[in-house]
Amino acid sequence: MKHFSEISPMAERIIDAAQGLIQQQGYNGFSYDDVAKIVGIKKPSIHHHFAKKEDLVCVLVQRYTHQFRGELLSIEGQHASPMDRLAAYAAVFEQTFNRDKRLCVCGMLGAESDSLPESAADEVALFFKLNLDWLSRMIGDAQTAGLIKSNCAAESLAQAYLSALEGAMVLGRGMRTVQGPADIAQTFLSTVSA
Amino acid sequence: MKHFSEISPMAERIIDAAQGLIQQQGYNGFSYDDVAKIVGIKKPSIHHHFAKKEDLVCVLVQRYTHQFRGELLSIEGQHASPMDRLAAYAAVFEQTFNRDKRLCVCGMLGAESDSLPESAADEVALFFKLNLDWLSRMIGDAQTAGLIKSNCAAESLAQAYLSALEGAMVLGRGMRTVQGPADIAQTFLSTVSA
DNA sequence: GTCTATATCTTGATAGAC
DNA sequence: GTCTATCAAGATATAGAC
Repeated sequence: MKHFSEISPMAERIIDAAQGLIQQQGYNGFSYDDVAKIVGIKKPSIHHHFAKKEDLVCVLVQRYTHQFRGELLSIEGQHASPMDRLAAYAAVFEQTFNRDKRLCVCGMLGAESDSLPESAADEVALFFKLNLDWLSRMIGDAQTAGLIKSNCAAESLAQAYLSALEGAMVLGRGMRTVQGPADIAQTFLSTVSA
Repeated sequence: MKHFSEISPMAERIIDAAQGLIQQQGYNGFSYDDVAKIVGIKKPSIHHHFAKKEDLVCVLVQRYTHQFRGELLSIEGQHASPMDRLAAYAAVFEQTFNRDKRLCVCGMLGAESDSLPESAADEVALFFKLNLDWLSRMIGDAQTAGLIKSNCAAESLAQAYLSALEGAMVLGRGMRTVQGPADIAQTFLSTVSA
């Protein structure tokens, strides 16, 4: 299977389309024909770029995780304070959600994990680990700086924070009018502040 | 469409099977044939009890919400302290999750909301509203009693709490080894404690 | 790289016998 | 209430022409 860094422009467009569909309908809710209609080529042409649905989703999640790595790096470059970084992190989710209430790709796929090809489920797990590690580091820094209370382990707070963000998107989607992830993040951060 | 309170034993078994399938695979991930194999009758017999998939899911969510209403009542009967009630609430999610990492029915369906029949999506929204209302009341009580900090609105904390619980199940499913909703709840409750 | 055509399977759903 | 038989539509996927 190809690596996402060496794929053609058309393959890129296919992943773009598939990603939007996954965020709105899930893995079991979209078909190659849906993708074909969006990018404007026929179904078998999609298969030429990604032989199996499993391949498409794997590369898609790899690219998504890679983009997230970039976001995290960008946040560290733009904000010095761990609290600002944690708020900026939530803003990434908010941006996704504000686009037609799209879910986090891995939030959706994580829920569907049991009906995912194993290779795809592995990629999803990697995404979560990457994010939890980064959040733990930021929260640890904040605790060291006395900005966040130290009565809970950084890892536990990281899990609670990411869970709340992913869950906020599910609630926001499932209800009509509800606050997005950014608002839930603000609530969370103000409760853990020292 | 029938009300869940007036359905036959076989219809009950069908809903049981469908609920497990939804919690593990989602709405788009299970078929009438899957249900048929579990309950031991043929696919058209399922249609006899629930003409359309939409009917089945609607009644299923109605029953689920009703059962939850019962849980809430039971919690209020068994615990006097709002903090104990909030912890007991999380235990309900933990119990669900501990059974093969099953998701909350409405957590899964909320994520899939866009590809749900509208009537089913409405029922899911009702479930969330019921839970947020109850949680807001409990958290409000806790704030009045001085057990929870009052720097955030009870409604905001309720949303954060429910989001964290739903998200914890998604993370727990998507990763291999992660804490369940009860652990995330403990973290949350200890951060908001006054 | 894209297409038409096709294979094969599964899906939700119906008709009608028992 | 349950069954067999069947349908039309949609799914993933492949073969082979252009």
